[in-house]
Amino acid sequence: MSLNRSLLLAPSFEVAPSLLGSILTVNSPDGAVSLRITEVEAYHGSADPGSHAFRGKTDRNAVMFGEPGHLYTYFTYGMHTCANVVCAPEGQASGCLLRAGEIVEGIELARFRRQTSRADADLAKGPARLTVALGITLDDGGADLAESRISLELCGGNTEVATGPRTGVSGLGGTAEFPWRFWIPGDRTVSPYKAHSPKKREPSEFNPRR
DNA sequence: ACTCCGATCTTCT
DNA sequence: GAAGATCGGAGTC
Repeated sequence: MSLNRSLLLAPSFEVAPSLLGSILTVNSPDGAVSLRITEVEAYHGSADPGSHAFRGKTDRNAVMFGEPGHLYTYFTYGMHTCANVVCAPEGQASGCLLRAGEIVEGIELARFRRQTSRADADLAKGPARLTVALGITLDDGGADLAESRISLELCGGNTEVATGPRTGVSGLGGTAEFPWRFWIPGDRTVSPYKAHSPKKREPSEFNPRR
């Protein structure tokens, strides 16, 4: 079964609920790992201050402007890779960040890749953990989910859905103005919500740290 | 359970 | 030059 791309033609914040419960499978020489998606965040268009595309098209975010059903990957914090499913018609920068899920196949391989996880529920709890558990790397950027080693099987949106502000996003983009975090309520693989916290503290006499 | 903090480097200003 | 769609360890409660 291959991906029906037309189901992704809407803006990411409309597609997001139907991604919950869907199955993402990544094949590799070591075996396949499948994930039941339990948490995503939508980023959409040039008016979204939380999006990498807010300031227009660049080399990094170009994939998000392209055909829906491809994978947008990016590297952040000096060590982490995150992945988005590209949504909306070509020309519109729209994507759903894969934030968390439950491993439903290949759990031994996922455990091997995520040595620091104590519980299975933590294997893909968080966007960077998810890519490690599945074996997704930066090189998978641009991959077509209809015909590559990575495939997406849409479930049809039968699950319960909760929404709220996006995790870790700075400024207006992280507020209730953009309630574009979507998760399956009560699922133990969903990551905890964190508001954005600035890296450096306010300079003060008692806090000489810059 | 929750808070603080260092690691590490690409990307854009 | 600084911030960042994060993680895990150490410390505290």
